[in-house]
Amino acid sequence: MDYKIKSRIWIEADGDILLGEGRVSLLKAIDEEGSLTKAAKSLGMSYKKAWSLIDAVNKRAEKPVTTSSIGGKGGGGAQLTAYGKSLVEAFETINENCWEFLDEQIKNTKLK
Amino acid sequence: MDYKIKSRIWIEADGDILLGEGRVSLLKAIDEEGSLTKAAKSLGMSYKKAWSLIDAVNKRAEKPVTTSSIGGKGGGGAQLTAYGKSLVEAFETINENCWEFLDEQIKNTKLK
DNA sequence: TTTCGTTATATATTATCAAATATAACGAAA
DNA sequence: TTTCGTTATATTTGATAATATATAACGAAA
Repeated sequence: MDYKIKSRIWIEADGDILLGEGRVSLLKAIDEEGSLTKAAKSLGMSYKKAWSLIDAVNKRAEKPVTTSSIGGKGGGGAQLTAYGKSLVEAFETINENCWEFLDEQIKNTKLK
Repeated sequence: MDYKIKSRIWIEADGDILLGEGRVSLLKAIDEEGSLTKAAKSLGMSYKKAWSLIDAVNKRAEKPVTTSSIGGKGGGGAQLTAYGKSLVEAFETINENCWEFLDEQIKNTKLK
């Protein structure tokens, strides 16, 4: 069989999306760049979209996922909290496990 | 934890989507209705979209997934092939297994 | 108190996708 | 040979999402 199986997973809170692959990429970029502007730029994403995503994440998460400051040296910045880091890590682990699981599933599938 | 994990799976052939949840729903509706027009209507989908989806499925699958006839008694119709039925069944089985797997994964996840 | 790069926000424009509409071709049966 | 409901296809319209642009607020440091 020449078919491949793919998947996307996401985490919901109260029926709204909390975290998906795009948001996780953005959170990782924030962790690396220390700034939402730079993180957005590094992903080729508009600042507005990045800000909206992070706003939604923080509103729905049980604890703050990022912190930010305006003004001062460097103009301000954004950082991942420890909780945010553990969320990102959990998401990526489950995602990879899911890929493995699905590869196994399709390998054991027989079609007519 | 009050988070829920969701997923979507799909099958690709040569990098193009062969089958996802929407296409499987449509295939099942065709099997029930015996007609693409009626199947589309039952799902609140335009005929054009339904036709495009089925066309893509048949072009990418290794064997025909549906058959159709134009004209004649009843104007014609569309049916699922045996191969199509086995594809639908395989997809749904793997999808349900995936849900179970992910529920188990998130249950065993500890966040800070 | 001026400069700087950032966060935060609103508005307008553009691009993309979905839906609606129209029409030809078809073949069995009356 | 006319009718019927379907498949098959193109074109137009409308809705939605993404992008671009603009601007205020902020606070440390020079």
